[in-house]
Amino acid sequence: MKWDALEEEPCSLARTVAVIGDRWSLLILRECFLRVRRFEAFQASLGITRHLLAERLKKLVRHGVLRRVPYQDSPKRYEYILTQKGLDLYPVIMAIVHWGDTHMVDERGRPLLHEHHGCSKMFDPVMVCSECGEPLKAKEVHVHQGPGARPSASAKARA
Amino acid sequence: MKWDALEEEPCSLARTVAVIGDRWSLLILRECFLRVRRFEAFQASLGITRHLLAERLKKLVRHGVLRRVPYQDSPKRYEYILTQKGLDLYPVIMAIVHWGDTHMVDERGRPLLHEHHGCSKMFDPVMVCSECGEPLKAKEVHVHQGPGARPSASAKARA
DNA sequence: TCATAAAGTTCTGAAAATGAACTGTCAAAC
DNA sequence: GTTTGACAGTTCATTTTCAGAACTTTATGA
Repeated sequence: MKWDALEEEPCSLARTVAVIGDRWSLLILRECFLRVRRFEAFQASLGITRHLLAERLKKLVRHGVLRRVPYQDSPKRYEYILTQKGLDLYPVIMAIVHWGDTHMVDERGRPLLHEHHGCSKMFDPVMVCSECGEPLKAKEVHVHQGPGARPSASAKARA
Repeated sequence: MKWDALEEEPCSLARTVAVIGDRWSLLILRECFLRVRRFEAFQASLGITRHLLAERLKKLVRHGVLRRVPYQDSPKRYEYILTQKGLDLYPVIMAIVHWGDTHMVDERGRPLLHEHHGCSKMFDPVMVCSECGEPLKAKEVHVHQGPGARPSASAKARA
């Protein structure tokens, strides 16, 4: 499969993965949410090669996840800021972090704790149903075809 | 950076990314949550090369995300089932799908809809604070060092 | 005039992914 | 009793991507 083809698939996971589904992109986004904005700062904190960093930043800008904003003239310099589309990735990042906190910590415990302004407590992120507010479990969810579905493989086989 | 080093980093995101942070792993997990279990079925629905599929399945088993379970003798055949650790990835998958539903759909709309058994409504997943139940926003969360934190780069520079 | 900084770009060798064919074990069909 | 086919992989040559290091450009300050 060519990876550009992922964007065309009738699957919201595949399309998202086309944008952020590689290791460096996710690590770059982590830094963005920790308020890193500049090329040198990304490079120093991640140890990514400058070549790949430049490429990934371009790609995230192209997809509207980051915006490239000048912060000085002469010489012209830019920093990278999360757009609303990028900020909307927060649940993805937090879900990943929470799984790591649950299943991947060593004996010393969590590297980071999260405090919620609203209630000023340390919290975990919980994924709930928008309609009833109950925590979601995989086994309690049914999947239906939506308007953007394409004929399934089995339907194709029948045709 | 060597990718094995990611597992050692004092960062729950990096450690999770070391396990599921590549495109094929995420797509394989999507299929798992859609109840695909067998080698040939993964291969047919994803179009992944058999070589990579074998490798990724091994890796997910090694990390305890999937279990390799025999479903017949003679010839011995195995299928791949989500462990509890794997089922716990559901919020990650749903967060990714929801971002795609929000930002990556074409004019025809969502490929899939999700129905919650509990309330039998079509829903969106929402990430809330475990303590107060409010939806989480990136700007309303403060990060603190936890017990598993390691000296920051700036602390290292001072030393 | 030289050193330093930021934000990249260029180049070469190493690692990983792709594509296609091949292997081994067994059951069922001919 | 030989052949066919299903399943779950493995092997190998080719292509693509990544890593590591050096280099470029624009400008400031010593």
